[in-house]
Amino acid sequence: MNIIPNLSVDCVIFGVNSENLSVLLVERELTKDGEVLFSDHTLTGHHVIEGENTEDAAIRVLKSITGFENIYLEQFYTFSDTNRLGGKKDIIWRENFPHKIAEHVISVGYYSLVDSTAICPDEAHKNVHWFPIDNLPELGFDHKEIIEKALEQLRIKVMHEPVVFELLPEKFTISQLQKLSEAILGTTFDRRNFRKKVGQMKSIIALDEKQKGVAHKPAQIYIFSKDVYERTRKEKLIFFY
Amino acid sequence: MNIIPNLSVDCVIFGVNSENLSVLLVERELTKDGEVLFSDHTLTGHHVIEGENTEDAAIRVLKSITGFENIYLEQFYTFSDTNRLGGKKDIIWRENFPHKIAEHVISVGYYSLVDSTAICPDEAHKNVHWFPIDNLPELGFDHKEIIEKALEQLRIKVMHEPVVFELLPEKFTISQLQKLSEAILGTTFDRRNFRKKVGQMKSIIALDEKQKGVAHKPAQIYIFSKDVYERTRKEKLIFFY
DNA sequence: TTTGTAAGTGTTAAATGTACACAAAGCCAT
DNA sequence: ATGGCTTTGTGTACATTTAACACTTACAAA
Repeated sequence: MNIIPNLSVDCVIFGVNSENLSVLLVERELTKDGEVLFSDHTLTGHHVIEGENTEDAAIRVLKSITGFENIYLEQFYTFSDTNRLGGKKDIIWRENFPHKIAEHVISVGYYSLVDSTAICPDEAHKNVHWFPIDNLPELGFDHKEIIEKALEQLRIKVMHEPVVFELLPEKFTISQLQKLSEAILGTTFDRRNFRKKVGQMKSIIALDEKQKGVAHKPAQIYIFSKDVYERTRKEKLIFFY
Repeated sequence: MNIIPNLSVDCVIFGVNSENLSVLLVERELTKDGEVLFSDHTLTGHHVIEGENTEDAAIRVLKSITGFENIYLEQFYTFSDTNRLGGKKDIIWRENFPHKIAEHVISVGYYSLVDSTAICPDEAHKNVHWFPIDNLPELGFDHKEIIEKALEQLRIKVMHEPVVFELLPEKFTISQLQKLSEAILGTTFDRRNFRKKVGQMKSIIALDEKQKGVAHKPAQIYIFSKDVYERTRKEKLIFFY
């Protein structure tokens, strides 16, 4: 169970709810003689272990933070600058925590999508918190760059592949689908036009079922059929303009 | 100048001309006592050198094969399966050429685009040849998978970023633009509609100049202005439907 | 019964996509 | 110089898609 000294993964864990898109970050603090030398935030990451591929490493990291194992995960870029751990702060950090890591560590970036309401980073991880994507704190290492790249790739992916459904419950309403899409893409859609387009997608199927116990007109329930989606030769996700 | 034993780059060198899209591959042959044990083809790749990032490694590989240094280059995926060098043939290969490489090598994939008519892989590299993308020979290691991923990513990229112009001469005709696009994307476009759309793009500018010495009506010359393209907040590449 | 809240529904005008055919300009061969 | 060959350049009509927009309905809670 030795780590590979020059190879790590960094996970950009995107949390989505019906209002916004956020990222899970770890607070990193360096104290000396009780005094806080500095603090900032970093992504969750870890070195790859011998005999493990990078995807398994990412799954391992995700599980250790969230407790879940079946999280939507996508590799998006590999960061290999020779001085990517070389910020002023980071040098101090590395001097205090030398571990067994190499000078030049390359990191394979993965992003994942989770329902941010389903994950309460508390118990084991007191210093782990959600930060809205448009209001990030100061970030360590090259993690700002990594998050930006991840977001860019996530949005491209979401527009072309049915990844929103990874995040929705099996049975959902069109409003849920719309709000989630809006949160991820950072846009808004016209409600009526959105529904019209969803109605044209064969892979989004209305059930004979309605919402219950809501204080307004109950919404129709839908499911997404991956089967139909694939049989239709991956129909265009027309509800994104 | 030591290599990093567990880290390599593989370059998918796409060659384009006005007719087709092809890939540059190296023939790999294992002989024993004058007898050919097997032969197949692989991508061009190399281990990363200490003090070098993966992009520099890819540039180095490209230069060693093509002689050029300023080639359009894009990282697209990192391959890290623990048994990615583990095909039957590859095990035999590794037994015969153990070098100093690790058991588990991860490889960062880059693709590049070159004018296949400008590069004649002959002199130094007798066993390097172009293969049309839809008629590839048998491939070693996991290089089939790598090429497929590269092609997928290339096509997505080409549709959204002005990479075709990396390949065109500074002054080009609309036909050239169209044929190149068609070759890369593997589709065809209606000639008139294509021209109509190009005409709408502010970043594609007609010069006061015509083709000369051609055995037909000479075509108007155009240039692509990256400046205008960026000032227009990256106008949509509307000539791809 | 009233109030608040989100769901559900259609039309129109503008823009864009798609399909399609003939004349013009130059070179070459005769 | 003429005719043949090749590629350029051009416009219209129809179909489809986008974009903007407001009122009624169903339910729960007060």
